[in-house]
Parts: sequence; structure tokens; C-alpha cells
Amino acid sequence: MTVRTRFAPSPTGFLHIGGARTALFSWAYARRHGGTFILRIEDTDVARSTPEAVQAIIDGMNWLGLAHDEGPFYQMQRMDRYKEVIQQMLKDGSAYYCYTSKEELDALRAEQEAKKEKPRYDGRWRPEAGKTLPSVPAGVEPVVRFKNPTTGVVAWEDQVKGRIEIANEELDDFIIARADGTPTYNFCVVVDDWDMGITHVIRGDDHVNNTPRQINVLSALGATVPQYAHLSMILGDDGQKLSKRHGAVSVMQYDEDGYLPEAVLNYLARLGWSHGDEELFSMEQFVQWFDLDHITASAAQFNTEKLNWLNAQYIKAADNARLTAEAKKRLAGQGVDTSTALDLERAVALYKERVSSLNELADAIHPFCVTVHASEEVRAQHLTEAAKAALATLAEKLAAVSEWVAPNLSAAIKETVAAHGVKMPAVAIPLRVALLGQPQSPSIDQVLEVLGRERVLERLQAV
RNA sequence: GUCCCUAUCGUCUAGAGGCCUAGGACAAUACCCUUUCACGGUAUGAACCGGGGUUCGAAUCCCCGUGGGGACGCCA
Repeated sequence: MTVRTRFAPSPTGFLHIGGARTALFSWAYARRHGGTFILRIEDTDVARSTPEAVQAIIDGMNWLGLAHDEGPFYQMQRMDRYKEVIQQMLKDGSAYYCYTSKEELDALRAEQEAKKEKPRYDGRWRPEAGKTLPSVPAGVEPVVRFKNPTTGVVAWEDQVKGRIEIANEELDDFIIARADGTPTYNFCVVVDDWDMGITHVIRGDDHVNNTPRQINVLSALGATVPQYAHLSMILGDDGQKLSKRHGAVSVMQYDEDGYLPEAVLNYLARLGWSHGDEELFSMEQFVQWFDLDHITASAAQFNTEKLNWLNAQYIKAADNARLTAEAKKRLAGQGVDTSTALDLERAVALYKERVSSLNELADAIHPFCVTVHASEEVRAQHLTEAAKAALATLAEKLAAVSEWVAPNLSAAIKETVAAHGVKMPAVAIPLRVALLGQPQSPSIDQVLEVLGRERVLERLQAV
């Protein structure tokens, strides 16, 4: 049997971190087993679905590199098929028309809630042998309900949570088609999973409660029931549930915040799944290792600190040209002119081991593109009269250096230190402030070398 | 209210009855490296939710609590 998995978001917003992880696991499972990964857009909620959201989801997946093999399929384009199946079910008696109005349903619900009962449809229009149905009211368009079994249990072996069993008594006859004839979510999913030959449904555990209904419909249809794997949710950094109002952001926000997609992927893979003590691994490795057995059944809290660490690891290992392009893009976005004659890749090489995001890298590279002035506070603290005098001496010595390489530059600094009878930091720190606008930097002789003679002397002149 | 899921360091987790004196990673702390800040290195502290069983033996299996989450729509 060839594995077929799917990611089925409803296009009502961006691709957030939870959705991304669901997509990642579905994708990885298909890849692991040489199967097919399908993208399906569940857009039957016409009021909330937008083409912009579809695009946002696809953009997010592209950024992460989660390519689908089939689709995107749109549920709105499969209406005829759903209606066909509904007709068939009506004919074979596994579904029936229900003329109960919304108002009546609301009243029923209110009544049940008042009695502290589980709100459910009471089956008044459910055809039963020897039962007399109410007379059809005039002017009411009926909905179609699924005739759910009333006895026995629905059970499945959930691939992450183990065996789950629910009594059919807990389930009511849910609506599969609205009064206007359009099919509902739980029904479309079933038909789609069936038609698309989905073998493994990997989705969020907010769908656990839908699963028994879906299995019952699948059975009524004579379809094969797929394997289910319900992923627990991801909580925010503060342990609170992620929601549109609280903490949920688009995966593209991570791009904007300076994260490398492979770091986000590695982090997500490790959130709720593990392979022994492995923390840092490539997607190739992940795909080889990935299995459903090692997914955690409980909710996981997002931890930005660890993501930052992973990001730093990936930045260290990343190609300089790529990092330079990313840093330039970010600086250009801030309106910084990056068309310097200086080789920015050398500056990137100096900083890539020290930063934990591409934005930090961009900030670090900034003074190599254009002059960045220190704040008055920093100047006042470090550019004292004594410091200025030392820098003047240093400028002279640097002007005289024959070959502009770090060892020679280091020698010039040391001579200055000796000439003024001070310690190294007394020269090195003001020098950093004068050249980069900040008191910290990598090894100062390296910085001097990369910055080049002209820029160095010019900026020393300006002190 | 009813049903379903869930519970190991602050966080992510390893753990499939003896390998556990509970391991790793992030974070924290200390020290080392260093012209600064980082990076890096070394070390330290830090957990099996509670109570009952089962068993020669339980973090691991069962039950009951408790905490957390989800579902109960003509939303998806």
C-alpha cells in the first residue's frame, strides 16, 4: 500500500506554527514511506475563506520547503461529487431529510443545557421501522442528516494516542448537507479522504471528536478507514493556548524576524517528536528517522530560546554568500545603501559565529556599509580626550602600515598602547566606537582589515 | 453538565517492569578562553502530580483523585 497523506487547511488566515507542524509531519511521513503528500484547501466556509489566505498558506509552505505532490484541491470545486454521494446515501437509507428549523434546534439545545444534558439532536425526523414521522411542514427546506448507529462503539487505534473508543450513544445524527444543499465539513472530509485514497490522516487533536463521526460515514459508504494520528497542540511561550488574539503568528513572521527556514523546521520537528537525544538534524535525516511512534501525546509549549539557539547553529553553518544576500535584503528594507565596494562577505564571515538571527547579522554588517554613529552617551563614555589622543596616534601609525593585514594592524595598535602607557581596552574600545559606532565587535584587527584603510582613516579623522 | 485526550527538571524531551544513583538539549549559575562583547569549552543546580493497587521489583501496568486541554454548530 502506498502511503498518501494530506494537509487540509481552511483558508481563513495565514499558516501559523501549529499548522506548519501538522504539514511538516504529514509531509515527512509521506516522504519517509515514498508516498504522496496532498494539499487540500477546505474552503466550504465561503464567508471566511479568501484567495489571499490560500496564497498565504502556499507561501508559508514554500518558505519552509514543504512541497506537495498533488493539489491543491479545492472543496468548492468538488460540490457535484459531494451532492452525488449525498443522493446515494439518501437512497440507500444511511441519510435522511430533517425538517427541524434552526429555531427549533436552538430551543432544543437550550432546553438540554438547562437540564445539564449534552446538547444533541433528538432524532425526531430519523426514520425507523414502525415509526411515524411528523408531517412535512410547508415552506421549510430540509437539511440532510447522517443516520448514525445508535448502539455499539466506534474505536480506532490512534497512531499517537493509542486506542480511542467512543460509544455511538454519544453521537447524534449530524448534518451532512445544509438547507441550501451545500455539504458540511465533516462530510466533505470523508468524501475527500475516500476519493483521494488517503491512508494516513495526520491532523490536530482538535479533530479527535470528529473522528468517530467520520469513521461511521466511511463505514456507511463502504470505504476503507484510514489510519489516524492526532497531534497535540502547540502552546505559546507563556504556556497559553495560541490563538489569533494571543500569540499566533504567521510562519512568514519568522522569516521577517530573521530565522532560517531550516532552523524553524528543525525546531518544529523536535517539538512533540524525538529520536533519542538528537537535537540538530537536517530534513533529510528527519525524513529517514520520522515515525508516528515517537510523537508525544501531550501538548508542547513553544520555546523561543531554543529556536534561537537552533537558528544560531544553522547560521554558523550557512553559506556566506547566502547570509550576505539575506543581510543585504534586510538592510535594504531599512533603506540602508548596501552598494559598498567593500566585500561584505568578509564582514559576514566575521559575525556569523556570533549572532542568532539574520536581523542581528544585518545590524552587525550595517557599519560596514555606511558610517554608523554612536549615540552621544556612548561617545561621551568612550571617546574621552585621552582616548582621542590615542586614536590620533593610532591613525598616524595605521597610515604608515605598508600591507593592510591583521597582524600589521594589530602591531600598530600595540605600539599605540605602549606609547600611551595604557592597557589594550583603552585603545581598542574607543576604536570600535569610532569605527563601528559601538563598543563591542569581533577581534578589532580583523575588523580593521575588512573595513579597509580608507574607511578606517576616514572614520578616525571624523572623531 | 456530558464525552474524549493528557500529566518526567523552568521548557522540549529520553524512558516499552529490573540497564534509573532518572539521560540529553535549551535556559540558569560558576569557572576557563578572550584586547571588548559574543562564540566555544568545562562544571553545578534542577523533574517522575497525589493516593491506592498489581508485582520479588513500577517513572513505566491498573484504578481513583487532582491539574491542564479539547469537543458537544445548518464553523472548519
